[in-house]
Amino acid sequence: MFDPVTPQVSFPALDEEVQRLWDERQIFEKTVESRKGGEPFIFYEGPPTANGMPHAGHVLTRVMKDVFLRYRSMCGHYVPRRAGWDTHGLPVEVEVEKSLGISGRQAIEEYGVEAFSRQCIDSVFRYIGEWRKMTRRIGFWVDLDDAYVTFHKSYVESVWWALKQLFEKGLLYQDYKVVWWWAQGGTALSMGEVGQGYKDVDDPSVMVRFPVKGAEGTSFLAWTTTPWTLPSNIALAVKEDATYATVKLEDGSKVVVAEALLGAVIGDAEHEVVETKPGSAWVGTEYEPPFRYAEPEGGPAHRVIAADFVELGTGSGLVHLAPAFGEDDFRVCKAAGLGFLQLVQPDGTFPPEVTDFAGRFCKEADRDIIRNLRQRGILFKEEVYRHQYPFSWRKMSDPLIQYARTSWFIRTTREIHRVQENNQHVNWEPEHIKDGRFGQFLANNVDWALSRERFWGTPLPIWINDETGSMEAVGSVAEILEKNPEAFAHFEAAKEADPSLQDDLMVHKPWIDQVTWTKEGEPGVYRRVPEVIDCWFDSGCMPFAQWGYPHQNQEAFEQCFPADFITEAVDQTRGWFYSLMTISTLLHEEQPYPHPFQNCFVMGLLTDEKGLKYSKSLKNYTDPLVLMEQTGGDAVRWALYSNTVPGQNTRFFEKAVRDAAREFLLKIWNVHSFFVTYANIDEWDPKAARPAPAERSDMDRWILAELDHTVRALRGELDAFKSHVAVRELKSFVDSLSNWYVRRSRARFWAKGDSADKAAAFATLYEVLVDLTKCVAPFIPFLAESLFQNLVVKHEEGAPESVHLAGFPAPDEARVDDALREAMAVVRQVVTAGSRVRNENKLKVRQPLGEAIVVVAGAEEREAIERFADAIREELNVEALGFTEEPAKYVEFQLLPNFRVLGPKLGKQVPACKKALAEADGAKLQAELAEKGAITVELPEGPVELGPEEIQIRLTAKEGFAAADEGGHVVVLDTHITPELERAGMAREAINRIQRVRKDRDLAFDARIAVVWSAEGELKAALEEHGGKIAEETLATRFEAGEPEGEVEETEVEGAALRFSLAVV
RNA sequence: GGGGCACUAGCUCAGGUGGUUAGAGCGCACCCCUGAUAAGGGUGAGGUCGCUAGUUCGAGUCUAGCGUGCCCCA
Repeated sequence: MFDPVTPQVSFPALDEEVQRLWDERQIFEKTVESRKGGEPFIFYEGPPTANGMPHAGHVLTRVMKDVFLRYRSMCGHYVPRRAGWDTHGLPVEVEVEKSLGISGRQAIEEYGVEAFSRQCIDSVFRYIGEWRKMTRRIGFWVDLDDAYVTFHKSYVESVWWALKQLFEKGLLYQDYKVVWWWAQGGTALSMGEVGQGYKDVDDPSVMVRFPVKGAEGTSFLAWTTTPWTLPSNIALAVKEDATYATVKLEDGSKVVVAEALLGAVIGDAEHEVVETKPGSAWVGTEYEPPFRYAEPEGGPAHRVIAADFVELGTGSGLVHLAPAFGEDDFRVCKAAGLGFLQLVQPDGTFPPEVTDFAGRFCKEADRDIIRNLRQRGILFKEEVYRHQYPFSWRKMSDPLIQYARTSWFIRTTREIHRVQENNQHVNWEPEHIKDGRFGQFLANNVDWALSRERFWGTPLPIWINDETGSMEAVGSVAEILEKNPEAFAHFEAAKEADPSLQDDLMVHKPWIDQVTWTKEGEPGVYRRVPEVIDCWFDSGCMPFAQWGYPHQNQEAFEQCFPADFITEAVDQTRGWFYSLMTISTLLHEEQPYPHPFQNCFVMGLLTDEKGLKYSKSLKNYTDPLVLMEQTGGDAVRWALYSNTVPGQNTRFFEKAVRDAAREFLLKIWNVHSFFVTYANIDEWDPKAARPAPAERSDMDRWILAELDHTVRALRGELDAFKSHVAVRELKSFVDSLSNWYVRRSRARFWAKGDSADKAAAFATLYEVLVDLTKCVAPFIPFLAESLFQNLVVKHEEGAPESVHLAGFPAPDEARVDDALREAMAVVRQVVTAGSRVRNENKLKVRQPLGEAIVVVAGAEEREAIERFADAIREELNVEALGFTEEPAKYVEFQLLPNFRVLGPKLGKQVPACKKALAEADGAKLQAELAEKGAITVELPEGPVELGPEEIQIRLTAKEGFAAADEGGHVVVLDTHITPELERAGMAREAINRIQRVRKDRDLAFDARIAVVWSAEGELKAALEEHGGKIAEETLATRFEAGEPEGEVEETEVEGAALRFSLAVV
């Protein structure tokens, strides 16, 4: 016996039950352990940060990982799965700052860096409970208990090792980088933070005379909106291909300005254009800067260069450049090999050497600087303009400034060609990522700005001798101890005082900053640089750092490198995908490409109903846990699989989850429920001998052939990481099973006795359900488990104790029957056409008709259709199924070229051929083709002989018949209703009325009844004639004419009164 | 400003390598079934495949330009 199954299933409750089973029997662990001998399938988990609540996007990444891992596991692969947590970075610090109500470097230092670091550790696990719950609830099997954590000492040491490699290869260097700087807070802000702080302000816009050297009385008119950067001027930029005019003004002085802006700059004032020349002609010209408080370092200065960003919309066409205070400025000045001058201190004030404005906050000095320029007569024009300018989101009165800071860089540009080569070997899904988004990103590579002037991150392991300036990089704590055994004495002491101080913190700020050493025979002390590193570098080190490699677990690393498979959303192209591949390429030079991952499945982003990205602040998503509680984990999973396409954004909302349950889960459940109901009634035993497939009916062999086809397709798609196509195969199969096989086979299951046909039906449906269960297990693991327990585990000794320990179904040659599949497809088309004829002619299915005539184009089709004549007759409720000898009576034959075949053969003659076929007598040609196997058509360039493969015949129903066509077949219905048919129809109506009462009275579906009825005329005749049939259909042991007694049902059939009584016997 | 991706039915989305009647689900309308039944099924209406050129015997599919949206980067 199978456990009884109610059609009213609660999927959330089912999930719970299955989860309990998995826990009790440690199924996940067993799915990994039991395949240890198998070929490994290596997966890397991209570590999330658990400092926020997970949303549906996170659920998507988890279920996508899961489906491929479960699938590979069922295919016999050894699939270890280690979780990971990303724990460093600015977002973590910002969260902590918010919760502490502090902000800025100074505030953190006052709060205490150690305490701050501890807060960060708490913060990154604040929502770990929710993450674990979500992970478990959605059925993502991953080892959370053995997760790697990026702040752990062993992890940090691995990252150090990597950095040391890069340092020794000469790939780590220091340079300036212009950042958005919050001077009062003493920190750089990320783009995300800068974006939060824009507001409209009025700023000065000035034009200043820069006297041209060697041309007395001539000045460049340069434009700037940041007068405070003028003391740090290095160059003026012109647009190379623009025309510049030298203009003589009323006072006799001459100025150089872009010709296109002449009107805007000079206005109506009297002037005379002395000469014009292109910007390129001015390049290299030297000038006198407005201020000369200090001399630039590192190169020449005060000359004209060309720059691509100079525009002729506003200003003068000459732009003042101060590389210390502008990213573009820095880039072009560096490219031109010019020097550098930074006359603003990190706190935003002018240094002492800027004597006129020393100590003043730079932006506030703008007005005084302008006054100074005016007094000296070099201010040409002053305006005020309103624009958006960023302020600190923490303190909206503090304006940010662009400010060059020294940073550490990885010279990725030197090795990027190798990364590009590596990329070419990766299998991306979707493929366009390779040369599109990712490839383009690599092509535009700039050196990786690695360092961050922050607190909570992997410390940059570079120590500099404070006297000699020599540098050393270290790759582990042990290396440090070799240099100075006492290096961590301060940490040990602190730990003694406070045992809660975890060892992981010894490699973090503030402790690591106290680590120093000296070297024999060398003056000075080695002190660490203050920076920590970009947390993307951390996660990119994960292939080896998760093992603490190379300091430990060398074997584990080697076995798990490279990964066969990773998957994250498209936003990781510039994040994790880049850091993984770049670091791996730089470090593992000997590795064959691709590494460290071979297949990368890139998901699109999930958006809300309006197409907007999920965001915490908009709250535009339902908590995924709520969805799962409502409809179940499998419904959420299936909704995600069936609605998302690799690389493509998807609007995702609650409705998709409900639809998933209804469209797919419930269909499977209903088939299961149907099977169990009748198997139990019949006491059908899965252990009993089953008929060989050859002895089963066509219907049985058809669904087995469909199953096999589905299995093959599924394997192919899943092997190629095409989950969205695999989903289609499954949907289509489940539809075939539920809407055709089961529907057409129902009567076989409730047939009396022990017929061979019934045995075949049970055997087939059972086998199909068992294999289907395995096929869907990677997608909807809970439901699959529940079915598998009931269908298999309960009955089969030695069966795997979980569907997830079973093997994924393999192709089965014995089940293959493509001819049968094609035949059934035609049969279903015939039924569709016939149904349409009934619908169009308002012939309800209850009214039997005499005959359906099928018109087919070939003999094979006729054979295919005849094979399932019974099914078609039942579906269409006709007494006979016929084929006409005079097709031309009912249909038009339209002959068309088979374009795919004839296109290459005929080329330009295709349209002529089409025309010739269309104009010819289709019926005649068709007959000729059937008879001779070929026809000849006359084309302008001569006659052409066409074989059957080169022609497609299209049948359409002629007007005036009850007929319809579908897929090239035409079905004609004989609509003449004889008195006999009318009576048969009445009998069907009577059955309908009685069944309705059975249902109204809620009778058990196998209850036997006695019916006494009363009617007159044709109806009476019909009931008498078909009494036996009616009794059979309604499970009536008595069906008699007479006077109804007791509760009398009064109804009508085709206008005639029908009264009957119904009693359970 | 640069790059990427998309634009197909009222809605959400599929549509290798070009092949002439463009599909599904939901929704809607009509109908059926009543022994999977607070389920199930059938049929239908609904589409200038964003726009404009081009390549081709043939373009939703290839090319170019344009428009709109989203993402990433400046």
